[in-house]
Amino acid sequence: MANSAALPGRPRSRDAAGLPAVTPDRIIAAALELTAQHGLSNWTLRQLAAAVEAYPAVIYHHVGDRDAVVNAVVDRVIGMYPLPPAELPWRDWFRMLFTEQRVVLSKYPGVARRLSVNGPTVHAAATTVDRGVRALQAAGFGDEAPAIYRFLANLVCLFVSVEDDQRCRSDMLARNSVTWGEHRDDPELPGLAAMSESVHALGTDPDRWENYFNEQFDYAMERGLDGVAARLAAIKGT
Amino acid sequence: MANSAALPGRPRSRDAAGLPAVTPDRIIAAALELTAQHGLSNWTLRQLAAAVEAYPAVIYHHVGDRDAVVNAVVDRVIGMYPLPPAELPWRDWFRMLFTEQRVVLSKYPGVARRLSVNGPTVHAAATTVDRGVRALQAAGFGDEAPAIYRFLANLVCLFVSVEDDQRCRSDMLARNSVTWGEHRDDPELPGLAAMSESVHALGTDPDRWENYFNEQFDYAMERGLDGVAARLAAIKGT
DNA sequence: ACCTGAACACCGTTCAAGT
DNA sequence: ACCTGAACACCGTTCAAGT
Repeated sequence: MANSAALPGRPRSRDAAGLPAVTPDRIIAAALELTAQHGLSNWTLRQLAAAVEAYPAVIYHHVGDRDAVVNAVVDRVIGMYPLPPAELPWRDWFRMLFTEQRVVLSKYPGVARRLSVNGPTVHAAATTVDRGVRALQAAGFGDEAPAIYRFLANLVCLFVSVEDDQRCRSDMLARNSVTWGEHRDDPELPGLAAMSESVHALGTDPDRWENYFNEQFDYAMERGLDGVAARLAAIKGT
Repeated sequence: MANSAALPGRPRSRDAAGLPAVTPDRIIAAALELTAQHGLSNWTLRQLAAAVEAYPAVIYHHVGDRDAVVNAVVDRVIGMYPLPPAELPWRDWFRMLFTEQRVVLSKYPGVARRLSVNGPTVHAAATTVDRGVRALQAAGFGDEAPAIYRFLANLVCLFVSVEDDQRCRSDMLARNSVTWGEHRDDPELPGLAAMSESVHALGTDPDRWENYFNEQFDYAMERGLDGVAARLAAIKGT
């Protein structure tokens, strides 16, 4: 460019500085990366602006306020998990979907929480919802299929979101499990002592700790599916 | 007081202005009230200070930083729900506990979330945990009693916390349900259309909406208890 | 010991002005 | 249209100084 030599220290435009133009896509990609590293609610708009080497106002110009950026991130994450094959029995179909969802959501802490509160955008969730509800309809859930779907999807988002929070605040949890572990031999409160023993065993073994998340999730998922299966039997019975 | 007439506009000390002394108790009570009105994370330390007619620094002096105030609020809320009678069968005992918990937690939005992330203080939760674990032990859950207790308590906190969030953002939800309702007759995606129809019916009827929370909670609680009961049968079988 | 009043380093958001 | 640079009204937190 003709004016490339005009200013030594601070060029006044992006291309004068050799920087690529800022696009909505680049902004959202950067936000996704920040979310993967720090969690959805642990980065600031100013950090995001710095990540794309721009001013905060540029974010507003291309995407909108913080909420708009967050929504875009959530939509992009939702688009990441694959659809299980339609031939699967309903229970296997959902087990597979939820297992995949957990893997993806765990990479972007905070997205599960946002999903469980706001729900997904129609556009982003359409095909998954459609397939899921149809699987339930085909299984015989009838008019209850949408409600059942919401219950199951909710359960998954909830359990992933506590995982997020607990991983994020693992220091807090470690401190907490120490306090809990101090009551292991209280003869007055045998129930509390048992809890204390259990938490202590969990807190001192990192392997069991990691496995605890997996077990808790699988347990919740299977119990949820059990409950839904029981409901299906009741529907078919009447 | 002797110096009551010293300054007309701005008295320099609290008793000169006829104000009661600030105590930790009064601060936490005010924080509890703010939490009931706006939710645990929707009031600021400056608002709290204003509520007790003091400077922000006074909060620090008597209680500590925001986290300390929040912890105190959570502990106070935990102390509010009564213990079900010990004679009840385990399932009835927990059903009663959880129903009471939901009533109390719903009055203080945000506390359930905090609980599901950080867990309760040992001191605040000791007696409830003790009784609950003992009820499970008596029912025959053996060493698994603490884990089962955590699963059930977690489930309750999670479902109450989404209720909190969804009530808080009801405007957002209303907007959302409108968008969802727009796909009621999409021939390409019959599953999505069914979901759309279901959400639309829910969003346009406030009675069904309120009842949706109740149903969702009861459903989750009963399915959770079902799952735990099945686990008990398995333990007894081996 | 208790409170005042101002300051600090942040945050999301807005806006006139430049190119 | 895109970007700059500064400003606005907030936030939690800290601190010297007063009584």
